[in-house]
Amino acid sequence: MPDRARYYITSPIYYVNDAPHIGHAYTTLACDVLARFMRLDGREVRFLTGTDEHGQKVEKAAALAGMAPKDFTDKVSQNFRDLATAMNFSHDDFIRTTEERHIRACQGIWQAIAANKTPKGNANIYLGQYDGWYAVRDEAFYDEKELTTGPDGKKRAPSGAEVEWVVEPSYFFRLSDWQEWLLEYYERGNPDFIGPTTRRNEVLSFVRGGLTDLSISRTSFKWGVPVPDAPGHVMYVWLDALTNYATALGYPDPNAALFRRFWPADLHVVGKDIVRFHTVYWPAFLAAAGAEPPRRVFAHGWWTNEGQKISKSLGNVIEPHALIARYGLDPVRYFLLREVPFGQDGDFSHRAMVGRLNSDLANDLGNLAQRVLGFIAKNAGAEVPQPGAFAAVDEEILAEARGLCGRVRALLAGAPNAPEFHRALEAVWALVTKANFFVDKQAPWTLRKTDAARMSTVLYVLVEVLRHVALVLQPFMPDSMAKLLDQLAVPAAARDFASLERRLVAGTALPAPSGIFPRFLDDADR
RNA sequence: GGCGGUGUAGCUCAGGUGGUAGAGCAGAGGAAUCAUAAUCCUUGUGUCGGGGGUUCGAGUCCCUCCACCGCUACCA
Repeated sequence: MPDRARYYITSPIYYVNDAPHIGHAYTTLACDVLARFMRLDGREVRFLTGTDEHGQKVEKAAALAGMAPKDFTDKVSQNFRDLATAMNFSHDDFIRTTEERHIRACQGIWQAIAANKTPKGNANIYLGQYDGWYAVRDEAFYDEKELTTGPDGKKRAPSGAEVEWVVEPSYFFRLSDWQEWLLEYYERGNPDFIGPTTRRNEVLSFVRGGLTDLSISRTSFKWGVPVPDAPGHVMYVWLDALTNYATALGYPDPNAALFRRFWPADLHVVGKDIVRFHTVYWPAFLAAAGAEPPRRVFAHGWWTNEGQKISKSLGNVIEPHALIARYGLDPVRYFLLREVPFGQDGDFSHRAMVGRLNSDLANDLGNLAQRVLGFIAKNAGAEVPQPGAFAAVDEEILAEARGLCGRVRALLAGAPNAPEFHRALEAVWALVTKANFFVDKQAPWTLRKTDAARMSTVLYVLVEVLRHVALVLQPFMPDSMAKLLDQLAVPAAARDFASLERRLVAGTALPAPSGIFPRFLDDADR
C-alpha cells in the first residue's frame, strides 16, 4: 500500500510588532480551508503558522515598552494565537522564531549554505562590509536617491520610515551567482512555482534585471539568531524568518520524521508584499543549503475598507474580532474567500458583507435547508424519506451533486491559477440554485396531496444534495456545516469526502431543524 | 525610462484558436406559497477607453493615443 498523499501548507509567520488585522486572518484562512479540504480528501496534512519575533524593530519596541524582548514577544505572539482560535484555524503547529528548535535550524541552514559552493563554484557566504541608509521600521536598506528629507531635517525612506547611516561588517550571500539557476527553475524546473501569473511576471522581470549579493548578517543589534562562529553577528531577519518552514519539520536533523515526510512544502501562501523573499531569496537559500525548494508560492492581494486604503494613521484598520462579533465567524470566512478572486485586491464593505450573508448564506443555502428539512419534519415523518425510482430530473441533479467535490478540488488544487476559492464557492452555489429550482418545480407541497411516494423521492433527492453541499463546504464553514450535517443525521464518521459515495439511509430519524444562517438585520430594518 | 497588467450593462466582473456581446448583484414585471417576506421565471437599444489598420467580418489580431495599477531602473 502506498502512503497517503501528503500536503504541507504554510502561512507566513507574522511579525509581532503588529496587532492582528484582517490581512493576517485572510492569509491564514486560505491555508486553513486548503488544509481542511485536503484532510477530508484523505491526505496527510501538515499546516503551519506562527510568529516572527526577531529583529531590531522588535528589540526597540520591547525597549520602548520597558520589557525584555522575550517577555514582549511572549505577550504579542499570544495575540496571534488568540486570533487563530477565534478564526477556528486548524494548524498542526504554531512556530515562534524565538524557540530553541528554530535557533538550531537557522544555524543549521547557515552552515549548510556556507559548506556548499554556488553554481559558479564560489563560496556561498563571504564576509564583507555594508554601509548605507537603513530604515529600522522597514528592515531594509535604501539608495540615497530614494530618500526624501522631511521638514525636521531627517531623511526618510519612500515608505516614510526614518533612515540612518549604517556602516557595519556583514556576511553576504552570493545571490548574484544564483540568477541563472533561478531563471532556469522558474521557467523549466518548476513553471508553477509562482502564482498568480502577474506576480510571476514581476519576479521574472526582477531576476532578469540582475541580482546583487544579499547582506545576511547584522552587528548593529542583538535580538536575533547568532551566526555560528561569528561573534557579534546575528542573522538577517529574512533568512531567520523563512527558515521557520523547515524548522517546524525538524530541520536540520537528517532523521527528522516530519521533514522526510513533508518536505518540500506544497504551498506557501503569502501576501503580495513578501513575494520576493519567498520566490527569490528562499529558493536560492534552500538550493544553496542542498534542500528542495517549495512546490508553489501563491500571493494574495490586499483589502481596502469601504473603498479606502487601510492604514493605522487613517485609523480604519479592520479588526477580525470585531467582524466576527458583528457578522459571525462563518459568514466572515465565507465572505473573505467568496467576494474577491484570490490573488486580487478586494474591498471590504458592510454593504457587500451583508449582501453575501443575506443573499448567499441566508436566502440561498440557509433557506434551502430550512424549507426542505422543515417540510420533512412536518409532512414526512421527521426522518430520511424513502426514495422510489429516480426520475430523469432526479438523476440529473444527483449527478451534479456527486460531481461537486471533484469540481471544487480542481479549482482549489488542480487549476493553473489554483487556489481559486471564489470559483469553488461559485460552483457550490450553482448547485444550491439548482436545488431551489428543483424544489419549486417538484413542489412537494402539491405532491403531498397527490402522490406521496413521489414526494418522498423528491425529498430524498434534496437531502442527498444538501448532504453533498454540506460536506464539501465544511472546510470553508466548519461550524455551520457541522450543524447542517447534524440536522441531516450524518454521523461524525461519515463526514470525510470518501463518504460522499455513501447515501443517507431512509428511515433515519432527523432532529428538529433550525436556521443555520439567520439574516443580518441592520438596526434600521428591525 | 523599462517590463507587465487593467479599461466590457448602474455595481462587480466572464468573455480558448476573430463571426453582429454574457453572468451575478441592484432595478422592473410575473408565478408560487414548503421556507429565514425566503424561492422560481421573465426583463439589459451597452459608442466592448479614443483613433487608425488587417479582414467578407474584431472586445477578440496589428499600430497609436489616453487613463489607472503593479514591479523595476536611471538621469539628476
